[in-house]
Amino acid sequence: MHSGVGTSKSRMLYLLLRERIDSGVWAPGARLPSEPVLAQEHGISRVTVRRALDALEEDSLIRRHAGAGTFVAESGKPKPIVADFANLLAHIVDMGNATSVKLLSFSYEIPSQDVATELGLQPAERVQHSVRVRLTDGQPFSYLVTDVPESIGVNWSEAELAARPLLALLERSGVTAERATQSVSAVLAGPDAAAALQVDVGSALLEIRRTVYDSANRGIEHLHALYRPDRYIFQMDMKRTTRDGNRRWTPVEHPDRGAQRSPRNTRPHHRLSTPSTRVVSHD
Amino acid sequence: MHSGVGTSKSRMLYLLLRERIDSGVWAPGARLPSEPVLAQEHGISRVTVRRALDALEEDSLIRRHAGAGTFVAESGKPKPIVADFANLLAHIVDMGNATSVKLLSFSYEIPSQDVATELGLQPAERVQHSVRVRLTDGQPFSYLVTDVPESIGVNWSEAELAARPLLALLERSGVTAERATQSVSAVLAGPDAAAALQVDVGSALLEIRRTVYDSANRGIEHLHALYRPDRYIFQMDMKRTTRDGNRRWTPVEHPDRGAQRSPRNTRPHHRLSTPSTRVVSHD
DNA sequence: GAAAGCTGTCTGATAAATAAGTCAAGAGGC
DNA sequence: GCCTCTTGACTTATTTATCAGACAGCTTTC
Repeated sequence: MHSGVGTSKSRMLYLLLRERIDSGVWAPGARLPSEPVLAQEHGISRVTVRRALDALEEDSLIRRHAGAGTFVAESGKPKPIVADFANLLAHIVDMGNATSVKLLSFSYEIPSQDVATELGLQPAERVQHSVRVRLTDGQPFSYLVTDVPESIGVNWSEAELAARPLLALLERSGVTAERATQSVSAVLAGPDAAAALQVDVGSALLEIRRTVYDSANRGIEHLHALYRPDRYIFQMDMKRTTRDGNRRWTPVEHPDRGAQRSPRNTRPHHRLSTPSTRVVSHD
Repeated sequence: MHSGVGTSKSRMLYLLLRERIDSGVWAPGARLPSEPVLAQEHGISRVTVRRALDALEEDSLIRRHAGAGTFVAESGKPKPIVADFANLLAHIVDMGNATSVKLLSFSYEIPSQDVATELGLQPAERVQHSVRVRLTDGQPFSYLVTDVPESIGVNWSEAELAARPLLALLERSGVTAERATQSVSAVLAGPDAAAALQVDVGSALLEIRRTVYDSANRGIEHLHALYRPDRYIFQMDMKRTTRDGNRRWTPVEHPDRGAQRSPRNTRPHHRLSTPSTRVVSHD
């Protein structure tokens, strides 16, 4: 699991420098090594270095001044939304930020074998398959692919799916979500997700796969979600507790629960007191 | 946030096809479109298509038979470890799998500004900075960068850090981890992490940033961890509960708690009954 | 003001990726 | 057997990435 038609040198340097910048190794305002130095350090030519820097500049991660040097941009980047993981079915802010949904695809079809197994469907049973993008202030941040058994999905229309959260539609249809299991991973953006999320193909995306079951333990929804990590971050707070004699960690909810904007870039750990916000349950 | 010195066409196709394979769109055993068809579909030449297929074949994701066609490999890939997110400080199996640690770096230095802020350090206060790789059966799956305030870190040696979990060393030193806050994201592998985890630069990695605080609310550890998503997956089970009048989701622990091997590839949702396993707390 | 170092912008040469096409050999349907 | 479609292995041309320089203009330092 490690080939993959190699990445170009300029892109590799771009990735390396970007990591150093937004991981805080190079603080905002700091000066980068000069182009000749970078070239020599990595054994590449200056033209290639400049290609990488061009890309960083286009991302407004750096600022270049002829004669002076290249510097890490002061902030520029908008802060990502922080969603509490404990509340899990991720909550979105509406702290003045309008979140909207765009429905990209809607159809009834035979699910992939994995989804069928996950939902516990009959061999030829079909699902309502939909692809949606969620945006905040017009900026896409999540790419949601959902599969719902046809028998349940028929209870709402295409338009309703675009307007209301899926969970609300489910409950309105008489089924009650009782438990869910989900896994978190990371994937590279494919062409469709990249286009929908307005990122490059090959960008890193946070991936969540979730299956929701009703009280009769039947699968009622399967979600495959991809999130832009620069706009959306999952967070959990844990407390050390003692149970059954041994100490362990248990998740706690935020004091100011629900989602919020992070104070610092990709490191939204310390909390700032926020007035209570209205949260809505989404996928 | 969407430039980045573009990815080559062959790599783009490689990523696209790989996504379709391990997302289950193309089931194992299924036949891929022929090389000429793929070339025309994506508007690229057949040579380029073959480059992508070469890479997939090297990953043993596909099998090619001259005259017959190209097929999705039956399984090949080892299953990833599944770690329960609710138990959070991730637990590792020892279901016959030996997990070991390799210490790559160990030093005392001035932390990055982000880490200093996170830990609440004095301006010039130093930290014990370490980089470790965790392996199971000799296969690396996590890349751990930890920072501990120097005053605490002096309580153990380099050798001890390589041998025992950091949390155990912390508690032995008299400090008690009381609460932690962590965020989950996704990043592209940089050169160092890529080398340590034996993946390509530019692969997708699951990223966790965690700060642990003691009972006096002082930061005692900062962790920056990168996980190979093909070998390690985080999982959470949720239950719908009613509290304060409204229904919400709360995390539950697994019936057979602790980590385990997943039955199916990257979709480890349905559980298989496992005999109780011994788990150790790690970073 | 002079010097040193930096970015910006060129040049010309080389290496790699890609395109377009040909031909051979295996597999499967008829 | 025969036809068709497939992968495998070539060739040649074009485009793109990369290299190794050179030079001008700007900024900072001394």
